[in-house]
Amino acid sequence: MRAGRLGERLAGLVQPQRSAAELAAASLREAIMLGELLPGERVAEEDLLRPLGISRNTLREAFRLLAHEKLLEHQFNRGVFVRTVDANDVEDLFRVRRLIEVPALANSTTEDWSTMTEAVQTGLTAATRGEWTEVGTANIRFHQAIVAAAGSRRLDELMCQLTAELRLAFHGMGDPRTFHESYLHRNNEIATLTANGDLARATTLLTTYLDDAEREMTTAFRAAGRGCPQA
Amino acid sequence: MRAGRLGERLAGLVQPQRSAAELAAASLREAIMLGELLPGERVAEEDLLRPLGISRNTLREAFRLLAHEKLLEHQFNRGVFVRTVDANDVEDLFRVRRLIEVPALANSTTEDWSTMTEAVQTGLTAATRGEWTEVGTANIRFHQAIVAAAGSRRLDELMCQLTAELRLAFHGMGDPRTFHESYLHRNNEIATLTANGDLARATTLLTTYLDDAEREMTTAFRAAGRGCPQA
DNA sequence: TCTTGTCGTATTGTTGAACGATCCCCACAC
DNA sequence: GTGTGGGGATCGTTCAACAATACGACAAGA
Repeated sequence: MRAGRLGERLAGLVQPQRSAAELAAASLREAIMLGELLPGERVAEEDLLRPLGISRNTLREAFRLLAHEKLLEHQFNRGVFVRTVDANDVEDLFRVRRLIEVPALANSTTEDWSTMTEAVQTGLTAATRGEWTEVGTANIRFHQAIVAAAGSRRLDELMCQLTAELRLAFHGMGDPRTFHESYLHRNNEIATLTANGDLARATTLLTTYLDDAEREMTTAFRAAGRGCPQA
Repeated sequence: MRAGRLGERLAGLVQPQRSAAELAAASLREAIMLGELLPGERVAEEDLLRPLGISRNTLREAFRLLAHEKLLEHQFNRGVFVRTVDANDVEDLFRVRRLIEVPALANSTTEDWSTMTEAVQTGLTAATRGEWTEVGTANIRFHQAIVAAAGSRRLDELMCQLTAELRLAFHGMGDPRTFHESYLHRNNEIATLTANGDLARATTLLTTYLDDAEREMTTAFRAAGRGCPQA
């Protein structure tokens, strides 16, 4: 019995052994997120075998992992490409966000909003230092905290994937400052309202936030001629 | 331009070329859904190379595909196992369903409820013939139609995965008749209410439906001693 | 009896090379 | 300009091999 309790206590500590493919996928994920690999760019197998130091099969495995995360796009017999997010995707992403985040916040039973308020604070301090990518990640963490209030593992996973796509979409936007800056204080408002238990006003604010953010992104995309593939 | 329009017209018809791994995954998916591979059962690579007639790498690729669908569970250096769904999973699944289906139905803008009513009808006729697995799939299609009302590709994908897990959970239930039969007329009620535009009553009915179904499943699981792994 | 250490075996993880299949590009004929 | 091959590059798949790991059995010690 003692071993059982010990194992239970350590269950959260042990990190599962990661395969070579997962490690390679982590490298590629980083490269995509940092913009070293641009959307639409072709990612040839041959070019990555050396830099990553893995075999072709393992690399293909890594490709598959990232394709599942919608960071890469796999075309049969043609290879993999960095995913391009168009205006339609942005529209769909925000449609899902509205449908997930708002009810998650409205029906939340949690009392612990520490991660949410922390995300807001790191965002604010990062803004004063002008670290706008940091502001972006803080913003994402804020919204992940909202979804986390639902207390569902699967929903957290979904949100994780959505935010990865959103990050990809950010690359299509212009100046990150003008984009992120305007939402900083709105996040703060939402966070304080939720912490005070005023979920009704918090959810309405969240809704308008999502509407505005979507409008800004889709107009920016359409202006940049990235409306939709066959338009 | 002509090619573009033609491609657009045929876009729905052409089925993308499927790799050997995807075909193998389809076979395995079928076997899991039909219960030929039982939850928790180990699925050794060696045992499937011959029957599927593919190489080891391709088989491992198929494993990964199914692992991503949460039908298989991959344990490093130990192999893959048919996924076991416990009471905690059921709880989480229904938590997500509540948060997705109810708002999807409440905020639906669709006027076309044909797929939903069709699903209900096929369920009813299948019940008269005693084809209970068919009733189960019709039930699933009904709820997928609810989510489809949100009009989001990503949400449809999520729902598809959730239902796959639910199907897996059904294996843990006893008599499919007593389980599915009671929900047939409730689906019908919800469908008629939505078709008549009374979304308010439809959503309340859907909520109680989900509550009851969850209670029934979790109690059945706990009674069968499949509460949760380390309890 | 229970725990711990050791070892052999089976299975998985990863590699590298090979071959057929498919796509893309380009020269060529009409 | 349009259609038709061909060649090269890349991908899909297979195969064989070796390394790394887990599992079961068995023995030694408390």
